[in-house]
Amino acid sequence: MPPPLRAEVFPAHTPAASQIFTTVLSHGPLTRADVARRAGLSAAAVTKAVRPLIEAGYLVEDADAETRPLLGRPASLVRVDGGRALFIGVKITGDEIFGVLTDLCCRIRVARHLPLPTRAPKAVLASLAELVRELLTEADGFGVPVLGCGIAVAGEVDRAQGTVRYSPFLEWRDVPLAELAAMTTGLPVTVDNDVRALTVAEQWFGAGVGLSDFAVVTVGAGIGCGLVVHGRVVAGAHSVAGEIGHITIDSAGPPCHCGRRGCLQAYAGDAEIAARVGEITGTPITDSAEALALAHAGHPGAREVYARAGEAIGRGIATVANLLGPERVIISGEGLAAYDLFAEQIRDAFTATAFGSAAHCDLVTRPLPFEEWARGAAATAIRGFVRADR
Amino acid sequence: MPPPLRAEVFPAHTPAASQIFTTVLSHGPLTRADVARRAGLSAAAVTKAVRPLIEAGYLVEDADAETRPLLGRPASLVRVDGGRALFIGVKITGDEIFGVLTDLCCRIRVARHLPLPTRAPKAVLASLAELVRELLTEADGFGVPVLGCGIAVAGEVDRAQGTVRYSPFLEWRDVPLAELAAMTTGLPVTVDNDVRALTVAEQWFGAGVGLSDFAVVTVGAGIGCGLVVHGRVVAGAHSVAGEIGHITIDSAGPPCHCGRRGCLQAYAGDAEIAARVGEITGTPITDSAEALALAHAGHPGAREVYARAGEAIGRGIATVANLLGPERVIISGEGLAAYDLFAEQIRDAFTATAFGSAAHCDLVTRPLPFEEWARGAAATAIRGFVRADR
DNA sequence: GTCGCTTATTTTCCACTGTCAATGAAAGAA
DNA sequence: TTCTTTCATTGACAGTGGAAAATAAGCGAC
Repeated sequence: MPPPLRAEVFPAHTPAASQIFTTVLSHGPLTRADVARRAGLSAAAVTKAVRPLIEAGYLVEDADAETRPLLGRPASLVRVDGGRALFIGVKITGDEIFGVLTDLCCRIRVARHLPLPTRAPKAVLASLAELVRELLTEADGFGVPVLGCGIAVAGEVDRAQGTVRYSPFLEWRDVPLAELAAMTTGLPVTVDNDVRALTVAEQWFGAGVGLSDFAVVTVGAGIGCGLVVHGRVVAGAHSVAGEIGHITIDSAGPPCHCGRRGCLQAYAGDAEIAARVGEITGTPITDSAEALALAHAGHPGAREVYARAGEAIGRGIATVANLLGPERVIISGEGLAAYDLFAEQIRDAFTATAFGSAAHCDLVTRPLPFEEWARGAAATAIRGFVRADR
Repeated sequence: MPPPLRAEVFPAHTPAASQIFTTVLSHGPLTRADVARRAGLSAAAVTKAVRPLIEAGYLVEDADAETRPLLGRPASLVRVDGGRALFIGVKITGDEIFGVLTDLCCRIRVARHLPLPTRAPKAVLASLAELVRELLTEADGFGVPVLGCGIAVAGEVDRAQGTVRYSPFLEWRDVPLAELAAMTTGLPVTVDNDVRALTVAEQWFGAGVGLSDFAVVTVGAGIGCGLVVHGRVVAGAHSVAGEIGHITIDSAGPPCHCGRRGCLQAYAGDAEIAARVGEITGTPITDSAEALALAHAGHPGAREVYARAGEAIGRGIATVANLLGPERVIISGEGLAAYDLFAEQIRDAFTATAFGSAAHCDLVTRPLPFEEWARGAAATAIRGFVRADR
């Protein structure tokens, strides 16, 4: 069965038009002249590309807010009409699925989640269908179409094929998720790895805007890494890239579930931190919030565990910076709740371990509410729509 | 003073023409139809792009060697005429400079080297000028022009600017080498980092041909890494990338000159291996050849040192593979003389440390005679010529 | 108020690229 | 000999995006 046809086709049939739209999308309202400068095109090209996009409603002219240059004719601003279309983003974890409805600017309009009773693809598909149905119902209220659905899954995902090659949490192997989900939802579906999806969101809508080389490091249950090199998200030849959690920090360190010792994961994974804090304080600890509370309460042992975690993260980031020389590393993830506990160690370890100019790389942090993962999935759907031709 | 004008301009003014030429250059003699298929262009485009290149002598039709397809009209092969032009490649180390004269296919025709009395930029420039003069004299015998000179230097090099930002071996900072060398040699000059230059050579003429994502790891005095992602050599935002020598293997390991312990360099650098072998065998060892001889003679302690080095290298490679998911890693460098001593450990450690599909990455080794470094520099010069417009 | 200056945007060509479809070439097969 | 198949070439052509000129719209000087 062929995948559902897209309800609408994005009217940007040339690379230049795509680029112009993306420029406006990422850099907020801009004058046509600015767009031309940023995109390295002529003003004429911008005028021509913008017209059909305005006619189709994807771009609008901000009549009210004109910018007055110091001299010369006032310019009119062009911006993306976020309300023109909606997208759905879904993040599937081992026991829940999170969904968001976003607009074309990837702003979250509605967020929902459902528990996942079992992990069999069929059951997950059913939950996914239900979640999407709910979101589509919500979408009705906006009176604009939902143009795509992005799904983010941890593990090895082949974006081009739309298949989940291997997902440890779901215990899936070679599930053609895009095809299946397209059939059950009736929407065009993009499937991607969760960290890469987040990276796409940062690249178009976040702290990676305008950068051609940056990395996203997520700290939480696992330590993940998304990379953008030469302006493109790195997918790797075997749909695996950004595996950073098992960089060795200290081969005499704590054992890691991967079978070796002293991996970054063993220092900075949520569960590992909690376990370690439990060990050191002698308190039975069941979840990372408790560990965090103990550390925030000033327990020196607990604080030490977080400090060690920060050091490990800093070293991991330095490894990435040394290898790729990104302009910026965006640190994010649920683990950032503990940021005050290890910020200093991250920076110190990074500075100590980054070589030469790699140390000039800019470290920024971004809080990451959990729905952000689903928003990342929506960003991949938006990208899929805007670049449908490629 | 403006840099010297190029004696010739490469007659490929469109991206398609460049791409077609590079395809023929890398994939040897091809039929036009094959070129079209590989480059994803129409046959008509190939015919049109090839004509001026043949007229200018860069491509030739192999009249003798026709290929007979099973059916249909025999095809004529097109190949690059290596003898059409010459290039110079120079590698500058702390105490010597190596130069090669290559043809357009980057085959070495002449190799020369000179000692470097001092490291001051002025003195190095003088030696460089002399070496280039010698090579130009040799070039006269071929009756074709020398169209460019590539220079490779270890350290932080800004290729676009043509400046050496920082070279630890030369003790240089911010030397505008391309400009200076262009003035003294009268040739168009490209300057690049040595490992990146080697990576360019592999990409166009070696084991990286046709791959869009691969890595080159060099083992020798230092451990280096060149990366190709999305079909382009990674330069990093701060002209530094591929720093792999100080990945931590074991934080309780031997001290490294960088001030930390257990870096890859501390296990697998030439000098470090030699020192370690000396320590363990109680023999005073002054250079790595002696250490190698001891190990080859079967001294168990020495063999163990090499085994440890191999393990460290394998882990370093796995880190790269996990992070970037390359299709292939090319292991090269002078240190490969000891390959038989650590090949097994490299593979084993790689397999043990690579996650999931990253382990499918292909490991190949390439012997690296020292002049190969200079050949890499020549490859950057060839690239500079072929892509002069971009 | 008009003129001249500046910058933004649009319009009007226009060069150029690469594709399409038709044609010619050169085998081997029937 | 004719047909089939694949390679190569040609000429027409549809887009692309740029250059330059024209138009728009403020500001300040007069």
